[in-house]
Parts: sequence; C-alpha cells; structure tokens
Amino acid sequence: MSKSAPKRRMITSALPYANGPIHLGHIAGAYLPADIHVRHLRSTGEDVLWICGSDEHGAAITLRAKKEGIPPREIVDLYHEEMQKAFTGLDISFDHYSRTSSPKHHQVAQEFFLNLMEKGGFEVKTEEQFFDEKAQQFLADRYIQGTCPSCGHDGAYGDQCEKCGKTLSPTELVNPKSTLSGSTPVLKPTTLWYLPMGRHESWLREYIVEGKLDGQPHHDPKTWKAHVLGQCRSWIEGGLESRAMTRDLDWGVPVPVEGAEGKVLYVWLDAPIGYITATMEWCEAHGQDWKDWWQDPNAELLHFIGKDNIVFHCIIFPILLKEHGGYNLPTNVPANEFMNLEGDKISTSRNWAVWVTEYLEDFPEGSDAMRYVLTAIMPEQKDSEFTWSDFRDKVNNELADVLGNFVNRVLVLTKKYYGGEVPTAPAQEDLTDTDRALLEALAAAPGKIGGLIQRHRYKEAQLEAMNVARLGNKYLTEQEPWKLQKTDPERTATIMHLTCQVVGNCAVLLEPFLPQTAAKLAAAFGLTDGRWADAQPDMVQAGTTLGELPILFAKIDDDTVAAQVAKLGQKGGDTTREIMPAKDEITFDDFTKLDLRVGTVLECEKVPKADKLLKLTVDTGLDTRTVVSGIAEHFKPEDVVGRQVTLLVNLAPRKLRGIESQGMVLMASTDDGGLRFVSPEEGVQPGDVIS
RNA sequence: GGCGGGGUAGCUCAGCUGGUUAGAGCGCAGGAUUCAUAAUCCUGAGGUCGGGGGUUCGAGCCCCCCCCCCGCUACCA
Repeated sequence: MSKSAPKRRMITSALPYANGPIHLGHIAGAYLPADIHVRHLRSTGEDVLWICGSDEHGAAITLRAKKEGIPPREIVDLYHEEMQKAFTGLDISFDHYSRTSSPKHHQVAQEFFLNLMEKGGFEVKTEEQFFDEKAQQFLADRYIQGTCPSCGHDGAYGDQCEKCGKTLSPTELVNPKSTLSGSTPVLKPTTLWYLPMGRHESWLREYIVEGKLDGQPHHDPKTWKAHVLGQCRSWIEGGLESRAMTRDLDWGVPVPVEGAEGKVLYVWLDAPIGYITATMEWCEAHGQDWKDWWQDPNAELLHFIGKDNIVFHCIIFPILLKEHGGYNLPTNVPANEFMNLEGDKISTSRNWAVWVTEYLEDFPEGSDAMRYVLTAIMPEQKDSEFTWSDFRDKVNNELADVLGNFVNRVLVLTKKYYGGEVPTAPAQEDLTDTDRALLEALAAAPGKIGGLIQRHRYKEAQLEAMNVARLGNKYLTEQEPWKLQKTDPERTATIMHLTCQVVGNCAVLLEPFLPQTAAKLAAAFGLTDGRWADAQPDMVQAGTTLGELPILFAKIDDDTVAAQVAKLGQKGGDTTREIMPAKDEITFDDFTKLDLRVGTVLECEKVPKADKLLKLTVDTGLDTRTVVSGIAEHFKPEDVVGRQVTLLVNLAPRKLRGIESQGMVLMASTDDGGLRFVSPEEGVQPGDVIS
C-alpha cells in the first residue's frame, strides 16, 4: 500500500441507462458488490458516501422516443422510477440516487465543460454534417447510405464503401439517404468539441501501469483486477484517438457556448459528471461540502462497474478529472465480468433475462435469497452463470439448511431449556479447548471477512461469513447439549450461551450480504445497531429474552424452478421492436434494375482471417460464380451447401479479403441479430427469375 | 485476423511474486446422530489443472505453437 487509510470513501456505481429495466446481470455487476462493500464500511464506522443515479441522455433514448412518438422525458421518467423500485427491492442502499436530466446536473456538467474548454482541453473542429430534416437531427456517418462515387455501388455508407473499399466522407456520396427516415439529408455546418486523448497517454500509462500520479504513488496496481489492467494497457498501447465530446441532438445537456444551439454533451461526458452532481445534492441535503469527497487528497474514489465500462472509468473520466484539475482519480475500478443465464447470454431483446421487479413479484420476500445467490456466483474474474436450479440448491441447502436451521436449533433449545433466556456466561476456567477454539474462530472472523470484502473478494467473504454458521452447527452437534441437559446443566448452559454468541456474530457478519436476515437475527437476539466492532465472542448478553423468529428462508421447489425457466425467452409486454423506417419510394423501373435469381450453393468454405465471411460457389443458372457473404457467425459451411437461395446477380463485383464477390445472397435479419435465408419454395431451378 | 480476459473435480468457482501428497461450496457414496426446516456432523470417491512442445532441481502458475469461450476491434448491404 502506498498511502495511509483514506479519511473518506467516495463510492460510485455505474449509472444505469434509463432505457429499460434492471436485470440480474446489472445487479451482480455493479450494484451488489458495491452494496456489500459499502455496508461493510458503514459497519466499521468509515466515512463513506455511495451515490448512483439514472443516466437519462444519449441517442438511444432519443431514437426510441421518436419511434414511439413520445417525448424522451416519458421514457426516462418511467425507467427512473422502475429502476429505483428494483434497487430498493433488493436493498441496494445508495446514500443518494440521482438522475442526469435534472437542472442541477445540467448546470454542473456545463460548468465542468466550460472549465475544460477554458483550459484548452478540447480541440474544436467545424465540419459539414448531414442533417435529417424529417428526423430533425444530425446524422452520424453510419446513419447515411448512398451511391459510391468511385464504384457506383448503391449501399455505400457515410464512412466507407463496402464494395470497393474506398474510404469516404458522407459528403462524397451521390444521392445520400438517412437510414433513420429514408429521407434525403441536407448539409449543415456544425462544430464539434473533441477530447484529444492522445495528449494524455504518458501520464495515463504511469497511472495505470505503475499506480503513480504526478510522480507520486497513488495506488497499488496489483490490487486491480487482471482484466481491468489488461484492457487499459491495451487501449493505451494501441494509441488513444481523439473523441468527440459533443453531439448534435436535442436531448441532453446543452453545450454552454454561444451559437451551440442544438448541441449537447456526449452522454459519456455527462454521465460520469453525474456522480459529482449526485454528491453535491446529497451534501446540500446533509450540510456537507462535496469537495471533501471529490477533491480532498484524503478521500478515496472507487468506481463499481461492469466490464463494458472499463475504458470510460479508467481512461476517459480520469482524463476529464485530471484536465479539470483538483479532483481525485479512482484508486480502483473493480469491474466485474458478465453473468450469463441458463446457458445463454443475457439478452434484453430476446427477453432472456430475469428482471428484478418481476423477480420480486414472484418472490416478495426474496431479496436476501437473490443477493446470496448472486454473490455466490459473482463474476469477479470471469463470466459466470446463473441457473434457477442452482438458485434452488443454494437457497435450500445453504441458506435454509445451514443458516436457517442452525438459528432455529439455537432458538428451540434455548426456549426448551431456559424459557427463551440466554443462559449465564461461563467462567473462563470452565471453558474447554473446544470452547476456546470456537471463541477464537469467532474473534478472527470479522477481520478475515472484512479483509476479503475490502479486497473485493465478495464471493469468498460471503463463504467465510456462512462458515460461522457452519461452525455453530458443528459445535452443537459435537457438544450434544440435548444429552447433557439432565446430567450436567452447567455445561449445557455454557454450550447454549456460546451458541447464542455464534448467532449474534452472524447477525453482524452477514449484514452486508443478507441485510434483512441480519436485521431479523439482531432483533431476535436483542442486538441493536450492530457494528462490525460489536461482533465479539461475548456480544449477546446473558438474560436476554430471545424473540420470535419465523422461518428465515422458504425452500424453493422444483415447480417454481420450472416456472421461472419457462418464463425465459417469452416475449413480455415491454419489448418494443425496433422497426427500420420505410425508405423513399422508388419507381418500377428502379425495381426492374435488380436481377434477382434463384441459385443453388454448390460449395462453401470459410474465408481465412475473417470471422464473419463465407465464400460460396453458387450455380446461378447463368454461370457458376463466387459470392462472399458475411454469415459465418450464423451458418457453418456444411449447412449452406445444397441450399437454394435468393441471389442478386447483377450487383457490381467487389473484392472482400482478396476474393471477388460476384453478387449478393439475400438474408432476413431477425430482432436478436440472427440471419435467415430468403429461400424459394420447392420446384424452382437455378436461374429462375424472381420478380 | 489484431488486442485483452478466461479455459482447474459432475456443477459454481479459489489457487498470492513457480516449491512438499492441487483446494472450497454444492452434488454424489458410506457412516454417525436426532435439539432442529428429512435438518446436522464425520469419512470418502472424483481432476493427465484445454492440447502439444520447452525453460527449471521443481510449473496449474514462466516461454513457444495450437484449440475453445467471452469482450473490444477489423472484415460482413
């Protein structure tokens, strides 16, 4: 460690994008680990502030609003509320949950932007860009298609013609079209503010690789996860390109510069600043100075995120913070990997996901159970997998049997023998070696578990916390108080007194993982405000009357598992399909220019050094020709051979990876990015004309 | 194809800068036990650590080649 313990800990979790509900993958990635971390810090009395909020800007929300014909506000309001419900339901205990569409945030983000601008942190460039008057917005290069000036190909993109390979700018296209509305865009000059990241390579390298900032030790890179470091190194060594930090959109934080109407900050610039805004809001409400959290060198900054956000939090945001000046940079970014679901990737569009609010409807008391399972399989260093049968096993065999049953045993025995009062503590000299071993283990547990949590080893930490309950089970079984009760009441009292201590310790040590269960245990064992330091071998007072405790964890049966699995992949009411808008009208003559034929695939092989390309040899009736098609991710060569396909035969030839492609195979693309052949029914032959 | 991260017991995962018989939880088998939510406790069987070379007294950990999975990226209208 290069620095002494920080005075304050500023903790953030990735701002969820207000364009859809929260699923288990989100929780396991950026929220549950942070919640465990923060709960532990609070329990140890550390000065910690954990903020989050909805990320409500960006093109995706705008596009969706346009498609649904509603204002973006409606979408973000809906999901802002939905996401808060999900977090609250799983006891994700943010100190403050904000949102980026608030006036306060706009002001903060604008001030931040102006500061960078005044420092010369941006490169300002004016460029002519296409504007879609129908969609009322400027178009990114890839949203424009047209005819290639060099080869005449009709489907060239604004950045490149896929046919002849020529690099283009949108303005070179003949007959450009917006892929948003199909209309013809017009050219308008626009100004963009670029962040020249290349300037920052040298200090970034030192910061990431050596953990040094301005020549001073800042953090220990060895405490960072391998995949986080790897990804960052990869980006830095690959050379950092300038990135546009503004967009021409009407939804977002307006660029606070005269003449910049219709421009907003790039969502990735404004979102992380949302962390700062949220902190300010909390501080205003609590009479604190936000700078103590973000600018005091004695404060530590920690970002919890999923692996898709690494570059932004480890590279771009640090650049912004450093360029602005005065801010702390993160001392760690413990990004998690992804969580898969029942053998497949989580997919919103295929509804292959477990939505938190739906889960809570099906399992109203299920917060702790889900937290436990998600922690047990947390993707800390590699992708992991959630299955409902595993959920059942862990809830039934670990939570219910090991923990729940242990607590129940203690409760029942204490009631039976002592009318529910914790018996008197034994004298030191009466303790057996086994007793001492138990007490030693109890004394060691808080430090061990806390240490694991602080090193972001939540999975192992939870296991150790559960081991305390296991210890209790073992002790009870070995000591057999039910046999001693009649012959040796004193010994029985000792055993039961110690066992009660074990439960008391569980109440504190499990709190970061299972807050509801911990609260129930604490209440039943007469503990109030259990802090980490209270986890002691003598924490439960003799004479305490134990309260009633319902069954802690209901067992999950196979039918429940089956029902949950069956829900996966079914289209819910919430999935809005993204339908491509109709293109401009064409004449019949235009259509007749296309020569579409039936073809039969004779041979097929993978194109080397290209992941997506297959080389097909097709009998077109006219001839046998080679067609290169980007379908290798969806079809194996042997699946394609022998198929009848629809072929555009008069498409100008184009070289792909050195192979000349003479035509195009027509494919239908599905919602989830899949492809299907557009194949004729039976009874047709190669060369048959399609019209 | 390039870059990054992974491939370790049936399942989900640990294995720090290379060092005695490779670990945990669950599952499985056998046994013990009954206070308890048919719970608990003990014992045990399971691994050529993706494959093949190499460095080393010694490699799951280091080097080279290959295969597979995930992410970014390129090629794909």
